[in-house]
Amino acid sequence: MTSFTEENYLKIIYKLSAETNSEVSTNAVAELTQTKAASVSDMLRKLSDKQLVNYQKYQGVTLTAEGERVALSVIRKHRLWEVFLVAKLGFNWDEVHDIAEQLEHIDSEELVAKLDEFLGFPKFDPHGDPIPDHNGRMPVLGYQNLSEIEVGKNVLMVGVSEHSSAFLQYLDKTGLILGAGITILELNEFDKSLSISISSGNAIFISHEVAKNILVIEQK
Amino acid sequence: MTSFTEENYLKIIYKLSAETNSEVSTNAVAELTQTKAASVSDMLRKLSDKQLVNYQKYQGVTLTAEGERVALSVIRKHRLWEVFLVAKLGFNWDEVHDIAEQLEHIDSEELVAKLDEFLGFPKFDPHGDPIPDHNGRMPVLGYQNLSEIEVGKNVLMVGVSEHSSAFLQYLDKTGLILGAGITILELNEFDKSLSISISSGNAIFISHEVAKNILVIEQK
DNA sequence: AAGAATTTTTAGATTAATCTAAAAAAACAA
DNA sequence: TTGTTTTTTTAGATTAATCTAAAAATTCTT
Repeated sequence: MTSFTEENYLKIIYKLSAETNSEVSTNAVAELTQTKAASVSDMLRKLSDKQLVNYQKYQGVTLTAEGERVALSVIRKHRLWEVFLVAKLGFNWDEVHDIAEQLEHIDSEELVAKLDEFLGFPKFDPHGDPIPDHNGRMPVLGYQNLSEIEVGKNVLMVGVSEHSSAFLQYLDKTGLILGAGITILELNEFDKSLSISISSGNAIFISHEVAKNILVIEQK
Repeated sequence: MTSFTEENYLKIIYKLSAETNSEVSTNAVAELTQTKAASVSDMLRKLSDKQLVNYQKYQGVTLTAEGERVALSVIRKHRLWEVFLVAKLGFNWDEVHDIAEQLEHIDSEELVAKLDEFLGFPKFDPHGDPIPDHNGRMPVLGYQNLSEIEVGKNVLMVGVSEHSSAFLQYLDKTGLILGAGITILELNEFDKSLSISISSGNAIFISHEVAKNILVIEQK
């Protein structure tokens, strides 16, 4: 059995691993779990004893196959519940993260299967993140950050990589919603900020920080 | 803030209080929480410090107004989630208890309000139990146990007071479902078992133990 | 490659929830 | 009403998850 707390560690190690494609540091985990490095060291030893992570002192941590299975199950539940909250209960996409953080730990395979069916087997959550299937398979998608796109290109906004309420509300306000077409008008060299036009009409100005957290695919 | 564990104690004290209309004993709580009396003593002192229960050593325990508010909120959530599981996800009534035990601790007032609306503001859960309103008001219903009804009377089955899967599956098998009309045909004096006929057609024989856990209202 | 800085681990506490065993209080019974 | 039984509480441990402070290992810098 994995506890609520253990599941959170596994989920965070999964996400950090996916970003860096290598071992995850104790400090990186401490930052995301909102705990101290000392607490993380203790937990890593424990998860290692349970064969959920590969861990050698001072060498960072990776998930074992079983650890990854648990992490993907938690992520699948989180994203399915987010779809439920937005599509069925009418929440906005900036309101669902904290509730899904709780719901992701509900333990019932039957429930997940029936929820998935009820939602029509969705492939993406309200932030554009792919939902792992029931075998824990996560589709690999060729998303790029808006910050990496060249001037003049047309792209389609398909996701965000930051889920804070503040960021999502900012996007709503500026008209940057999933499905929007974006054209890069101009790049300011000194701070990498961008002028862009959005398919809905307006041309706006966004910082590099914002552009880094918008996921897009190129339009031919 | 009340923990998962504290909420479970409050819920159980509420249920025992409602049954007996008086102070609840340490042992009674220990039985339902599946813990030892010593653990209950510790927790009662703690809940008392938090002003959630009235507790004097050796004198039993009752809920304070605030304790009752928390208990009713947990019960409201439990019953709303049960409606969701049966009405929306297609679970049978004997499968939802354990899942609802987990979902009842999800903490979000917005979520409860939106779920309630999504479900069409239901007044009863799938077992016929009334759902407290958002102010924590629980309707008082004139339910009787089937075991208290006189021979010859016609009644309507409106609830059950035992939610175990085994009991509910037995009811399904015998055709005893909510909304069924029941007529008492005969009472066996020595073991209080009953012969009844069910509106759906068949006449069956049930034990006193079963009759005690079926809630009915008299039909004029 | 040696010293400084950073990161990570260990040692030793703390808090919440639980337990067993023993003591204390209350209830029952003759 | 006094002794016995039952119930409840206290005392002292245990486990999970966390912390601070200090020690150890690694990495950076010149």
